[in-house]
Amino acid sequence: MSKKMSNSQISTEDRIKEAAKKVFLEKGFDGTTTRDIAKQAGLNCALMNYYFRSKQKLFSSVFEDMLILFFQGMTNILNKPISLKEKVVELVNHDFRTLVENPSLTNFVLNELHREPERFGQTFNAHKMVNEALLARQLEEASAKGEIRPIDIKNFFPLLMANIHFLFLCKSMTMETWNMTEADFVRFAEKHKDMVIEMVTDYLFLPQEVP
Amino acid sequence: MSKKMSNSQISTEDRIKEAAKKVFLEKGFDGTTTRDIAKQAGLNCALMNYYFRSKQKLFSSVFEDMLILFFQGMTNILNKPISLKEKVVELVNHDFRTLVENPSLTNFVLNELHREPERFGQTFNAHKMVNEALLARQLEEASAKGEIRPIDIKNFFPLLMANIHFLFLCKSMTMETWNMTEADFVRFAEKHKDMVIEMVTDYLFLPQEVP
DNA sequence: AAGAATTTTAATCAGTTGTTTAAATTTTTT
DNA sequence: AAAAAATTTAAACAACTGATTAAAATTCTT
Repeated sequence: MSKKMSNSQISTEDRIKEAAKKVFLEKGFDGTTTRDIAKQAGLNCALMNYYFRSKQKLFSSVFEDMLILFFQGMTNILNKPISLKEKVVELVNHDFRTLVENPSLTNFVLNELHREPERFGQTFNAHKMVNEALLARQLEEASAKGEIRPIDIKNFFPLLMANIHFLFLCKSMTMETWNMTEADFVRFAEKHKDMVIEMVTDYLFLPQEVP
Repeated sequence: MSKKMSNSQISTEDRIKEAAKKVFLEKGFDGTTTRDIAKQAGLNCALMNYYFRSKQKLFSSVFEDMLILFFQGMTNILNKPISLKEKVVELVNHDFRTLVENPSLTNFVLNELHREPERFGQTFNAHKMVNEALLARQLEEASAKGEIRPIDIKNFFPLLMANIHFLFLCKSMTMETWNMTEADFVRFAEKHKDMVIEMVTDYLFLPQEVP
């Protein structure tokens, strides 16, 4: 099981994983058959087990990647040495772009976590992606200085994520309801995103006194 | 196939549907087997087909109910002859209570709609639950009077629903992350709900001039 | 180029799935 | 109470699923 892949030639292992990612994201673990994946990858169904041993193992591999993608914004941006307001704006914009590129990411991750909640701790703790202590301190300091409303870090996360992620969870419903094309939806989502940024920052950041 | 049920005796059909609701909500259509449902209902697996003809038909029956439950708040409250602010507050509170009672409702409905987006139009249009014209006019009037920010009805719905529903979509993740009990989570969610009501109304409703 | 190691394939297996059948049981009608 | 209708059951079916096997094809090593 060694890598034979020469330059710029995509390996069979990667082809299988790409196919698996595509099918799993669309149909979920339970709705996906190993034959679906093999067909999508354009190869024999036994090859999947040759490289990944089982459907479970292949799924776990894909799921880990998707969980990291899901939390990439929090990881990279909330740990940055920038102001709170910058963090809020950057994170919402980052998640928006990620979800435009991967519209079913949220549904996939949250649904699979609903099926097997243990998976979260297993993968996430292993990467311990957000430095909670740092962010919690920043929230406390800003609140002490009267820059923001006092807010628990527990409430901070969903406040940032809910509005954007929910939009893409309802994507098909929204498009059907308002007869939107793909482009229509992205425009609508972008407008909504800007509205949300304004609403959240207006709420969170208090007007500063000018001495 | 007539109803034999006497007083206060739950019919077999209802027992099957209750069992199906429980299992489908937890595992989804793909993750559920007919034998799961039969076992949960405590009866033979062939009886399910005697009453509902197929897994699909039974699922459709459950799904319709859940879609109605999902949109009950919008249906009942947004059509009421009350002020916009009252509608916002009532709707968020209503959805919160519904989700405390049915924590996996959102995940179930959105995930099944993601699997088969056509289902939405089929069931929802048949009930045409929200009088869009009425609400749209109310939004326009309030905006013309300077009571609220100008807002498209398309943006109004997700603004009301996203924060509460997302909270329950992340329930297992949140509880695991912050080591919460069931009661802890409900307290947390309630606090978050109040915060969201404040944020949304603060954003939506403009301060009125006193003459 | 020959042999060894790796990769890919077709065929198959054992278990599960949704559904059906035919018989047994219960309820309703006469 | 007997006959008819409705309900419930155990058993089985055919299709599908994840996985394995053993052989074929390819690549690597010498």
